[in-house]
Formats: sequence, structure tokens, C-alpha cells
Amino acid sequence: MSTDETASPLDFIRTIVADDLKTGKHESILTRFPPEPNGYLHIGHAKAICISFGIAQDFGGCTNLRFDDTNPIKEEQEYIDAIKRDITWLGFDWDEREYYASDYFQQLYEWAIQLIKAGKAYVDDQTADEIRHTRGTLTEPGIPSPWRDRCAGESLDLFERMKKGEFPDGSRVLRAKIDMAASNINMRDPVMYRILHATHPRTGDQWCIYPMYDWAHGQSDSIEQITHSLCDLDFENHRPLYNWFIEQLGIFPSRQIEFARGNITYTVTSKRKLLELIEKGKVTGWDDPRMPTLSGLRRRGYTPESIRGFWRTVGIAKRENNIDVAMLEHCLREDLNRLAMRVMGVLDPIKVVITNYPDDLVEEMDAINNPEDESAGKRKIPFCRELFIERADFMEDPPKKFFRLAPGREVRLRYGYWITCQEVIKDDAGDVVELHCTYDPQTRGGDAPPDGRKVKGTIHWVSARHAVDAQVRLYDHLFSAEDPTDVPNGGDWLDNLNPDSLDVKTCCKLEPSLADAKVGVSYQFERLGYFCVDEKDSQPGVLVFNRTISLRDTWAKMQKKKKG
RNA sequence: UAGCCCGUGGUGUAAUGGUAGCACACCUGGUUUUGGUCCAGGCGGUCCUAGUUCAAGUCUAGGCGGGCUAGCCA
Repeated sequence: MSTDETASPLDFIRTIVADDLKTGKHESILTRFPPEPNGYLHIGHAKAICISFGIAQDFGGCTNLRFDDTNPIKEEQEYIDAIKRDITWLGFDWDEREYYASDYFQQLYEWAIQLIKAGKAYVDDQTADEIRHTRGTLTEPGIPSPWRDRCAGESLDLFERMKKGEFPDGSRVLRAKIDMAASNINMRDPVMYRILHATHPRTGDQWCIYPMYDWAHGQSDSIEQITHSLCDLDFENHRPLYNWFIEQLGIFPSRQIEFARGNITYTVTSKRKLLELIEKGKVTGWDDPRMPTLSGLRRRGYTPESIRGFWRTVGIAKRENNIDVAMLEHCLREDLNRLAMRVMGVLDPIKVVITNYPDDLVEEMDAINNPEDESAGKRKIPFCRELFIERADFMEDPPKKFFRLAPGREVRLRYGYWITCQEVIKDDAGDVVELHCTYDPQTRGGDAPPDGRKVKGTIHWVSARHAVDAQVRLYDHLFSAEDPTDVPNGGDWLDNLNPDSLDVKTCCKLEPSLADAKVGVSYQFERLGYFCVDEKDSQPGVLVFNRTISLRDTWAKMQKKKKG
């Protein structure tokens, strides 16, 4: 894995890092991953994690985990725990380097005083509204606050009293004194501190002034001596400010480098929108298997390696992108194909009676566990007179290219026998309820008979007398639009929700070995796809499986093309 | 509208100024006791216009197109 990475050309960030190491600018590198604990991590965060942890790893450096907990109103301990669990699951390790921006509140406070004394920050008594209106616009410069030139002593006193809690929320802020006419609006005297009488998950009621992102982030990077602070393009406009604070303070110069976040077709990755899906009951929670959250993907059956491999093949650049979700699915199948145990299960059963097979006979057939891994060995599956096959594997009036079972047609039962359909039993409504077939004893195990007969199709099956029952949940893309946020004006992005994203199959019949299927293990139900036990809803005896992803299905593709 | 950033096949991403490559997707064919996997082949691209140069995806200028930014969010 790492040899692959070093062999391929370096992306632009790795090029910078390699150069910094080569020129001796840094002896070693240190990156950081700075989640805000206000939501669950999703596939987009996984990109940032793979980049920050992955690059450090490639160059023998380390990565700090630092929670950006500067807004007590939105942040919760539950999220901190979930984030740590997800990063670990993804396969990365921050050792003991778990930090919090709130660890630095005291240092930040002291640095703020230093800037006030140096005439580079001041307390502004304007309301939020006034500040907004005097900030100017994209084309017009801002108007200086009437408090901009008050003396350092007064600001110092006011700032001290802000900290003590003498003033209500929103009554005053501390602002950096930079340039109200700057073309970059972030430089127009940005707010450094606001008053928030809120209880912080970690610092409790110790503080009632909280630093803004711009004032906290770069300084936290510097305190930790982060060499390369990697973030997404949204922060590009903040870099001048990031550098300004560091220069004014004369502290360790961390360097911020931005890359484009990765968008994926048919999915949304915005915490706000994901939260909305949950709150409006469109999904069951952060870990709904249709969610692009790491907890959702995990529950769905995605492997960490497949997600890392995905971001590795996608690469890093600065241009806007919308990655075909098929790429993600490809990486998933690639990994699952390698490791999944093969089993047989019938999702939509139709009964088959083999009329010339002894009623009291049960044979144990040999089945290969994983053709991609010989060491996975073999298992026995029971075969008897009554079986279930997939309803879709039978057609009464099949088209030419249909290779499966039909009246008078012979097919192979995988690892079983070759059978021929002799009779179709229907109910009063005309629906097929049972098939009567005959088998050829010379085809045991599915082998070809000595007469050289050929068969076009091989289908899967389960012994009706030995099958275990299960519920199986089939998932499709959560959205039916390639870009779910692309809404004709006046429309709602939720209108793009795919009404068929969940299909629950309740009468599934699985081979007996699945009775003790384990959570966290992927199984390939042959010819159908990859499945896993649902970690929440499955009970011993009441099995619930999630379909992680279907197998590539050229037959289904042909059908779809025909239709439309 | 101002500043910053970005334009390479359908998608994603490469190419010291020197043969535009790789992956996915798509299309063929082969193997196959999974219509899976695997294997072989194919389709398809440098936003435009000038300029510099023996040579431009790459450098220069001007266009055009897209993204971000006017939170006391991060």
C-alpha cells in the first residue's frame, strides 16, 4: 500500500512537504485533524483525515487530533466520542496527542492582551448589526468603528470586564485592528472574541468569552508546532489573517495549505443537511446505513480500507469536483471481493420440489468459501428434495438471453445438481407458487454429466428444510439526483430524496451457516451482493442483514437499457 | 460588482517547456459451477484568442467559464 503511494507522482501538498524536508525547513512534520464536535464525521471528513494522517505517515511524521471546541452552543461530548471512534475505525491513530482548542483558552487570552497593548486589537461596543453594516461590501470598504481608536488602557479594562462576565451576550467584542478597507473582508478588523454566557462541555463556566475560529485555529496550530495545517478551500480567504496573527505574535509559523473537498454524486456532505435529514425523519439517525457518515457507512458494511483506497485513487487537487459515486462503489467491491465469505441466500423465495429426489435424503454438498482466497477453505451445505430459489431466476416465458430456469429448461444449482423444470404450480390469482423439477443424479456437485450436455445458467438456492429466516434491507442511493442540492428555483433539495432508497425484504431464506453470522463481517450472497449483519437491529434468531452493495450485474444492466 | 482560487476525455487525477498517461464509467471479445472475479481490446480530452519558443496542457497577455468570501459559525 505505501509502496504504491510512494511510487506514484506526488500530489501538490506532498510535493511541498517533501521539499520542506529536503531543504531543511523542517526536520520532521506534524499535521493535525481539527474536527468541531458538533456532528458526526462523514465521507468528506474521511478525505481530510486521509490527507492529514496519510501525509504525516508517508513522511514519518505525526498527526494531532484537536477538537475545535470554541463554540459551546453547538458542541457536545457525544460528538467527541463518536469522532474518536470513527477515526480509529478508519484506521488512524493519534496516540496520546488528543488536544482541544479549549486547552489554549488561557494562552489565547494572554495573547489577546498582548495585542491590545500593542495597539493591534480593541474592544468594540457596537452591536452585531452595526458591525455588519459597517463592514462594507465586496466592492465598498468598511467604515471604522467609533471605538476603533480608543486607548489600549480602556480596551484592556473593558476586555478584563468582558471576561469577568460584567456584560451581557453580544454587547461587546474584541476585534483585531487591521484594515477596514482591505479587499479581503476577513482583514476588516475581524472579531476575535465574543461574549457567550454558555456552559462549555470541557471548561464549564470558567469562561464567558470565547475565541472565534480565526483567532483560535492558527494559534492552536502554532502552539502545537504544526508544520503543515491542511484544510479545505473554504479557508483560503482566511490564510492572510491566519498569517497576520502569527506574525504579530511572532510565534511558530505553521503553514496553512488548502485543498478541494471531495464531492460525490448522489450524496450530500454538509452537517447542516445531514442533521436536517435526521430531524425531519428522512433517515433513522446519524448511523442510518444510507447516510454518508462514517458510522452509517460502517453499519452499511463499508470497510475502512475501501474508503481509504477511494480517497487514495481520487487524489488531491484544488479544483471543484464531483466524483462519480461509482468510483466509491468500485473501491468497495474491490475490497469486499477480496475478503468476503461466499454464502447462498434467497431474498425473494419461490419453492422448488425435486420430484425424483428421495424424500428422506439429505446430502451435504461441498462449497468454496472464497475463490479469491484458497485458505478460506470449504464448507458443507445441505441439499434435499425441497428448496428455495430466487423468484427472479425463473421466467415462464423467457426472452432469448435469459439463461436461468424456465419450463422445460435445465440449469445448474450451484454446488448442487442440474435440474429441469417440469411443471409450474400457480395459485388462484395466477401467481407462480411452486416449481416441480427433476434432477440428474450424474450432476452431483454441479458437475457436467458424462454425455457432454451443457447448461447456460447457474443459480443459487437454499434447502427449504434447513434455511434460516432473515430480514434483508436493500439500499439504493439516498438521492435520485446526481447533485441533490441542485434544485430548480423555489424547490426543496429534499424533493431529490430517492423514494426507493430502502427496500425491506422480510421472508428471506439463508443457508444455515448464517445462523451465527457475526457483526462486522462481510458476506457475499452469491450472485446478489455483499451483506452484513445489522449491528443494531439484528438479534440471535431474528436476523437482520444490510446489503452493503450489489454485485455488478450485467443482466440487470441489459434489462434496464432495454426498458429505457 | 471587488479580492482570492481554479479550468486536461463523461467523472476523478497525472505529465523537469519535449510521445497527453492512469483509474472509474461506457462499449467489444475471451475465461468461468457467481450474468461476480479475472484477462484482452476499444471509445473519448488540454476553455478561447493572440504571443514567446525549434517545441506550449505547461510560460506571457487578454478574454470566457466556474468556485469562495460581506457570521459575534467552523
